[in-house]
Amino acid sequence: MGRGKIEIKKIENPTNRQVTYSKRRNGIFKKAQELTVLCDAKVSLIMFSNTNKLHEYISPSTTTKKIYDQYQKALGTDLWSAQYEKMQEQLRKLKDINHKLKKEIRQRIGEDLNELSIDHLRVLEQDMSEALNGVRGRKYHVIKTQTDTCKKKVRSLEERHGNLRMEYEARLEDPYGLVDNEGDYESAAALVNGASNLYAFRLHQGQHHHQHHHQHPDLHLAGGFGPHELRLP
Amino acid sequence: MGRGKIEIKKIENPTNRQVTYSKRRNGIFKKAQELTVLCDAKVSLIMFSNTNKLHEYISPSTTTKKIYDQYQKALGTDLWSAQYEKMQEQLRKLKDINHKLKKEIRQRIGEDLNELSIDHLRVLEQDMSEALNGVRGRKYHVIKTQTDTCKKKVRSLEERHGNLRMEYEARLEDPYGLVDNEGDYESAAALVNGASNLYAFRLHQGQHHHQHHHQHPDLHLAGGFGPHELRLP
DNA sequence: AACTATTTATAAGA
DNA sequence: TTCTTATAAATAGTT
Repeated sequence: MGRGKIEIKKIENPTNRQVTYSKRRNGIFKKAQELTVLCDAKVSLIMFSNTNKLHEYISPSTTTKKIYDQYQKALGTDLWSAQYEKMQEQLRKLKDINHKLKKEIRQRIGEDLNELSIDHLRVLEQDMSEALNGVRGRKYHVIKTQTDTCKKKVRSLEERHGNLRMEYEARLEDPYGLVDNEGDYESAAALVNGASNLYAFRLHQGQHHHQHHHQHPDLHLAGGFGPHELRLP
Repeated sequence: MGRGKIEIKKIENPTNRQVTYSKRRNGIFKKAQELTVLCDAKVSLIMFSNTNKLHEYISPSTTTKKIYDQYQKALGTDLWSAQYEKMQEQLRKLKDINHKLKKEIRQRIGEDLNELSIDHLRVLEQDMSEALNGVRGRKYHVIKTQTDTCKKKVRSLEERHGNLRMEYEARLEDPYGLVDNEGDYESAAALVNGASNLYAFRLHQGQHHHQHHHQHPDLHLAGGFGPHELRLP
């Protein structure tokens, strides 16, 4: 079919060969496509040119993998397809379970109830009622725990505050203390800031250069703690 | 290329389709073979007919397996492992979803609550509480529907009984009726059973063969019914 | 890539 | 299916 008849043998001229390959490739692809449509067939056509360039036609209704699977099945099954079947089955089961679980949840959130019989509804109501009590119980427990923790912290804060106050008042009556309004104000402010201590207060009062924050040993003996230990988390 | 031009669309006549498939299959195989020879190419041509019959052409210099290996290498993807990975991933996701669904259900039946924060517990409680109301609502609805149905049945039964009784009493005054106490009981029982009719009553009264348990007519007139009719299904 | 003379494929009929 | 044949389609060689 051309200007002249050609013998079917390898075209030695590479350019000619390449051109012919290109033309005939298109021709055969067209034929494959027409066959697919006309005859409702599935065609997989893979070719490599002599330069190992890949060209492929696959019928739109399928995939190369499917064709190959079907090909193997037609010739006799293999390990892969066995594995494949197994996984397919597994997937199917999981999807099924999934569906059932979702349905149960839907019923537990009050949907999809219409298909339930009165007996099922009774069981479900009873079940949910008990579960709700459980949730409430747990909630109260969590609240109680948090409240107790909070109370403990408050108590310890109060205790420390009392101790500090007592100690401070004791110091005010100390004969060695330099008691005046200014000093009084200083120390009180320091206490409130939590940045000062009585030891430092005595040593450095009037100088006011406190680089290090630390507590007086007496305060430790009295069971006090640093400000950060009082902070609620 | 034939006696007439044809449109490229599925041939509906199965015989024609089969014939065309056969012819064109040979044509395309010939083209594949020519391409193989002329251009020194490697061709794999696999097709399945409409009826899933397999036909294959493979260039003599290679095998189908080699072509597929080369195909996979050319695309940089292994058809099997790609598919395998995809399915594995799908399985993993499904299992994960399953796990989460199960967990949600466990929480909704009051288990596994320990890890929930107070906020989550609040939401869950609220949610379950509303859902429980939904279930209760549905339950009451079902009960109401059943009760209504039951009431309707009772009413129609009463009506029917009333009619029968009136008819019966009319018959008692019938000059042709054989009226006595025993007959009275007999006929009422027959009416309740619904198995008798007045004609039969007149013919058979005096014969006492009651196999079935039934209630006295007066109870029916008073609005009573058999115990099984009171039971909710 | 386009053209076209010619070969080849094939649709319809037997 | 296979053969026949008129005709459509493909393509070899050319531009």
